[in-house]
Amino acid sequence: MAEKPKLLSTVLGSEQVPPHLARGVIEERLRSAILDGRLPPGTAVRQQELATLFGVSRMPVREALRQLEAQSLLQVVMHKGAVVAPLIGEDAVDTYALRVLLETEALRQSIPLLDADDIALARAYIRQLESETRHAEIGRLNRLFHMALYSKAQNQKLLRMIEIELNEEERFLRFHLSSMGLGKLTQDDHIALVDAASDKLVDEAIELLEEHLNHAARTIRSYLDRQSGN
Amino acid sequence: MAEKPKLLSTVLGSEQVPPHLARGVIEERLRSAILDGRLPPGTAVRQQELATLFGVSRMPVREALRQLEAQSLLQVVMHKGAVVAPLIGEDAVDTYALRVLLETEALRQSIPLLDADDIALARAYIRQLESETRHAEIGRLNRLFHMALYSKAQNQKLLRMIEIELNEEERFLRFHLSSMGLGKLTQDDHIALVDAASDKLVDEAIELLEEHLNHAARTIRSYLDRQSGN
DNA sequence: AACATGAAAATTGGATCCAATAACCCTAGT
DNA sequence: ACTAGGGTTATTGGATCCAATTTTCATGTT
Repeated sequence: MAEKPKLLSTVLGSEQVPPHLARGVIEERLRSAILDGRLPPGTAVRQQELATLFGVSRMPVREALRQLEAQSLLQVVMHKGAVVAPLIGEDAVDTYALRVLLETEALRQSIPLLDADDIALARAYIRQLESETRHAEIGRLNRLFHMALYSKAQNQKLLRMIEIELNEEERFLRFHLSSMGLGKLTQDDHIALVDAASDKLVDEAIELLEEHLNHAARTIRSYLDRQSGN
Repeated sequence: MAEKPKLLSTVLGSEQVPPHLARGVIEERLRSAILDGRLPPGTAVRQQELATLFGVSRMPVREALRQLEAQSLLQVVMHKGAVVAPLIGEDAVDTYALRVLLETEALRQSIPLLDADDIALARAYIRQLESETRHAEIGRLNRLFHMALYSKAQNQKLLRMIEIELNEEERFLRFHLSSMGLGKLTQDDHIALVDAASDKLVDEAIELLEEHLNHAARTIRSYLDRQSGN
């Protein structure tokens, strides 16, 4: 497959930033570029390249890379460089099992407190998903839809954890949506889910969500098996 | 209250480490010192102090501090320094609610797979807890006991998450055990728990664990309320 | 005596320089 | 022609130096 080695300046801006803000800015730019897929897994990130791009020394770049490594978005190897971390792989099954646990609980807490605005917002995301074809946007809308349903959960720590996992999934979908059949399929699940939430049918909604996530897990699983099998 | 500003060299070793290992060593030393409480929350950590202590420049120290900040063990403020992060506080309720969710699931997965050795190990920890008076050791044994019961859970990601939370609790107990009555209390819970696990009574064990954690949450909660109230 | 103002010291962050190491290429030998 | 070896180059990590900012302390004024 022909991987075109696109320049970093095309995927990140190239504005000159004041030095004392450099670390934060660079970190944020890189993070979002990695999360939304503009920097695919495996991409090598050079310190000097980023430094000249933002018009600073390598120092703030180093720090930013270390921060991202700590969040396991990058893997830094001595004298070799930083590469964008691989996507969900071996632990896909664990990840989705965990998500079922976390997200059903969030749903349980949230549904009774959801108001008409929340439901309307969720339905709006579904509507946008209907006509959306860009993968990055589909991933984003999917995340926003789910978070809209969980948004009223009381446990903030739980919500933060869920958001991390949804970001992971978004990143994964960004790359593999096309190659794995999935597409319209989930829309029915989404509609049923928001309907149940709207009617405050907690148990039914939980059951739907569980089914929805297990289905996704199975799809990804068989997709990954098929890939490594070939 | 009289806080004696003990020297860093007393809580960390003072061996000279080869420069190319400095970052990792320093990070590890600091992490364990923070986790097991030798560095109490609020302690200010100076870059130069660590640097001279280990006989290296400030560079590897900086990086180590950043790593620890990313794990939220430190809070670094511009031109002011790094202070050891505060313990469980506002989010204690969220934390324990989350732990109930995570740990009951781990227990559900683990119990059917526990063998005689696992049970024996758990009982050994209980026995050591009987005669132990040092808080740090009590916290450690408590963590090891719980992990022993969860150890056979299939979901590795779940286990990693639980271990993080248990480390947090260990750190908290290290400081507040004495001032909050708690002590022998949990031993009965522990014994009942391991008995249920030994008899493969999953639902009963889960119920016991839930009660155990909720009790701990209530204790900590009232302790914190009492503290801030005064 | 108390407070405000200012200067000095302490401390962190960035820039530049040097060392160590790994990747790469080119050449020579089979 | 292909492989092995060595040397050059690229790249990261640490050390040192400088800039920016905050804190602290002292001094003067009210």
